[in-house]
Amino acid sequence: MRTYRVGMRSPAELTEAFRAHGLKVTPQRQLLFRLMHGNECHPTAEALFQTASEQMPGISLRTVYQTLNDLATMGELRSLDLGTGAVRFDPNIDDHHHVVCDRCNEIRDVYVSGSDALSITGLDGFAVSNTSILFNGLCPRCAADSE
Amino acid sequence: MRTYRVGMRSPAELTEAFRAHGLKVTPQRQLLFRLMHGNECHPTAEALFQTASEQMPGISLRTVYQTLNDLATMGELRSLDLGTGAVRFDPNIDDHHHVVCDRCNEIRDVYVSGSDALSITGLDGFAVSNTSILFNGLCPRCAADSE
DNA sequence: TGCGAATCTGCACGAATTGAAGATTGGCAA
DNA sequence: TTGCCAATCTTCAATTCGTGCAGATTCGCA
Repeated sequence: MRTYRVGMRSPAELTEAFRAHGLKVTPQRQLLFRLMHGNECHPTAEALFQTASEQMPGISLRTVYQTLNDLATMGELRSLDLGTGAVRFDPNIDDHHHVVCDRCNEIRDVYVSGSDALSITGLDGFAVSNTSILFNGLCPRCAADSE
Repeated sequence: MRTYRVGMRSPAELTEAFRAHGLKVTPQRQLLFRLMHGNECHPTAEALFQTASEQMPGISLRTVYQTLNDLATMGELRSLDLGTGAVRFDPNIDDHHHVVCDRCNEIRDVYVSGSDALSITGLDGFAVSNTSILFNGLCPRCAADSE
């Protein structure tokens, strides 16, 4: 069985959404819409900048950060701090978690259910709005390499 | 049978341990042993540097980082990236997790049991060595303030 | 088509952390 | 107790990640 995924909206839908909010739709933004749509690599802003630069030489890193942050603020994608140094961006906005390879930093989405059955102490008085579970270890390839 | 430790060892024990490993015991290190022992504030290196400077003017931030990293490598304390900008250090090396206040960055230890009953998909092939659960929200004080 | 606000680029800056080099010192050996 | 030397400390520069700012550019409505 495969889990249904809720992802960032399509470039066309985002174009509409931006215009509807009075935001302009620039070639830079459209490119980033396309690069992030369905992207499962959990790229950093820097990585996206590299890719974007191939298709649009001259695009600035600043614009990549700006656009990604805007999309995150709008709830179209999630920004993740997985302890790999730089923030990563995930168009999968479904409720899920992550596993990170400590050697090569590969990241995969992880789905966890049954967390409501956890017994938790120490949250006294805190109003918890978000819970994130991070798995660390070695990806299949790195695990094989280190044998 | 194995003895379970829930905290970093005492300054005296660490002094012995360092000497036993051929490491020198300097006044700077002893001060940091003391400042971290039983410390439940989850301080950053910078915060410890401030406190340490009061008792030992002239101690360098570099030494604070160095010593904390050494202790973490030795397993005497844990370094935590909780998404607050700077790494935090926790002398509690028991198996536990954390809750962070998104407003004031207060951090508390959280104990979670029953995680073996979780149903997890997506870890295919990964050799997971660590699982961390991070709760975000508002601490009691900040929650009250924002009413 | 033109205008004005939004956006983009380029650069400087700030925070966190580490690297490197020279000065200092802990701790063993004599 | 003294002296040596590797380990450690301090200082300072460099790096990485991200944001603030200012001036040039451009989207999109009138």
